[in-house]
Amino acid sequence: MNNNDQFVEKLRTSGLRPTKQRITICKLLFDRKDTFHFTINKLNNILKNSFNERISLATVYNTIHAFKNKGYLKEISINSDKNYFDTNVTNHHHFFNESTNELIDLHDNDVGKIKIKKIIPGKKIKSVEVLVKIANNN
Amino acid sequence: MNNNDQFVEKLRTSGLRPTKQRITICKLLFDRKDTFHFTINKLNNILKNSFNERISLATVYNTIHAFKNKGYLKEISINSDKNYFDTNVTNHHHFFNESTNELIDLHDNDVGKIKIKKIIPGKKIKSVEVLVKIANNN
DNA sequence: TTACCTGCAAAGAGTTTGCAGGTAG
DNA sequence: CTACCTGCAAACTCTTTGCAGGTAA
Repeated sequence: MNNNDQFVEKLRTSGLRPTKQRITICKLLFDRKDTFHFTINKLNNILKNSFNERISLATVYNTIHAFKNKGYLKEISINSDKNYFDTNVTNHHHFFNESTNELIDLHDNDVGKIKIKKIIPGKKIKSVEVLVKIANNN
Repeated sequence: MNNNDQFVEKLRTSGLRPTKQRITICKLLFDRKDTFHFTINKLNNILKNSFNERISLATVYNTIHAFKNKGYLKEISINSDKNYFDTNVTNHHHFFNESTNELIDLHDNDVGKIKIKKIIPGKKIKSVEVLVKIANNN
């Protein structure tokens, strides 16, 4: 299959063996147009429900961390009990919908330029990210 | 003591009994000029080391959550394994020093106005917060 | 054949809870 | 006296780890 080959290649070039489990997770995460936001728990549920193949939770954790270390995923912290991953690995901003616990990407042109006027001597800025919390009107 | 009376009053008016433990924690958190950023673990260590009185970890958790629910503390998520609390409960921005794992408040005039140009129908914006990650030059 | 990977179960870390005894009002 | 609070230990959740068997190259 064309797509599988793509993922086999992707894994191989980054030094990860293209196992069945990793290819399955690749397809789920990267074979889509839009960016995908997920928690490990959500991902594990999708894997359990949507595929015949069962992947152990330990392998899901291992794979997600391997992908994160290779730069295929970005980790996002919203609150203490929700640790999200994002298939969009660029620096970008987010809406967090407090009513549904869902993340939505904000693109650069959705947010005006952010000016940080304070400088800490001896430190440099690594990233500037905005989190906009939203909720239902009522 | 004048300060203690202040905290007794503060606790009482919010429906919390002014126990010895709560007053001790109040003094540690709120009897200072600058805002204070802490994790439960850090707070517990300070309590263990700096006071003769021992407060059980469960009580520290209970108290911090009670204070948060009463609006005396704000919770801030930086990454999966660091859950911070902040004595500055207003909406504001932060530096996070990745070299030392420390938070620094950014005041409104330290950050230019942030314009969110995207609207999600039926949702309203609850907060807009910027996290600026910094690290040592090298 | 060798190094790497998976899956299980156990271990860890951080947090919460049930309950008995203690304290504020 | 009553409701609330504390401290302990156990329980829980999420994540990581050790190890035996399996798979890729």
